[in-house]
Amino acid sequence: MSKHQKEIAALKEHLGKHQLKCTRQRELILDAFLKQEHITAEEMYHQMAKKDPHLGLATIYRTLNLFCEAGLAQARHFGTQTQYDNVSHKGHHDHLICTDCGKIVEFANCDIERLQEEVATQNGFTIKTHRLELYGLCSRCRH
Amino acid sequence: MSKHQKEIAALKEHLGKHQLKCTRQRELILDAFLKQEHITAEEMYHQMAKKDPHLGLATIYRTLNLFCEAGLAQARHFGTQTQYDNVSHKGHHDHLICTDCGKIVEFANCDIERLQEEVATQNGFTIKTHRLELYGLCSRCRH
DNA sequence: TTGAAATTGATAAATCGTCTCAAAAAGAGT
DNA sequence: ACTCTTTTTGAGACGATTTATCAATTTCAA
Repeated sequence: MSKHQKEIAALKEHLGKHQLKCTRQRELILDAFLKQEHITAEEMYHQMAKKDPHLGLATIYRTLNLFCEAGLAQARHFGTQTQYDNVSHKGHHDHLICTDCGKIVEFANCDIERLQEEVATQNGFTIKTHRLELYGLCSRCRH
Repeated sequence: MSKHQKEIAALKEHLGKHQLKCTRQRELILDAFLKQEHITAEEMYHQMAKKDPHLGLATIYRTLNLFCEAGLAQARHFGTQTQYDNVSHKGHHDHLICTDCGKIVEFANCDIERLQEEVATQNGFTIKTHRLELYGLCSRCRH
């Protein structure tokens, strides 16, 4: 039995509620998606080519967008591409980025996350994910 | 006399350091940019059309990217487009984004900014700008 | 099994941003 | 101001990513 019962059930519920059908392609893509923390449509396309060489890129896009609507995925625009984040993966880190040498430091800060929740609540939002990037100079580049 | 002396000087310094030239177009675009909190290239293009109907879209993109390199602007991918944030408008570039309907709420939170500074200091960084985006569902889409 | 409705795959089209290149402008030296 | 070199511009071609189109196929409830 799969270890992703909850997500599979969530998708089936969404399908049922919207008169959508449970297709072989959707099951295949969901299966692959749940093993990732995040993935692009193109990456998914190449990955799926092994299991089903005829699965089209348009179907990948449609299905990943469906996952977003079902609350399983979260689209994030990153550079020129769109990343589809697996919402069930909670592990989260933020980034400090040196604009001079490109150095990247990861960090996590509970206080900031708590304040984020507070701001969201004040505005009637329920946060699913976030992105925080701090740009500046690292100690070495500050001269 | 302009009230954006500091930013104008910053750009001129960047131009000087990189053997770049101070053109009429760059001055026009900078003038318009500094009046905004954030703008897309397309928006800027239409706005500039009144002042100079022959100013090309490519020049807008090139110039906004130049502002990023000079530290005056900060590019942010937002939906399908790129927003260029005016860095001199501090404390106003955070966003709550509804992943369902696309609604965007801007907010500022001093406590979060203070904690960001703290994290940066702990890691030896000096922050110039930041990007914070909270993704989730707005009150209307949660139901 | 049947048939309406949804889905698919292939590809055309749209969107956004960058690249190309000849002509124009900037700016340093004279 | 004139000259010369370098940079910039404008216009459109181009490339990458994503969505729309549509005939053929699949799903699923009756």
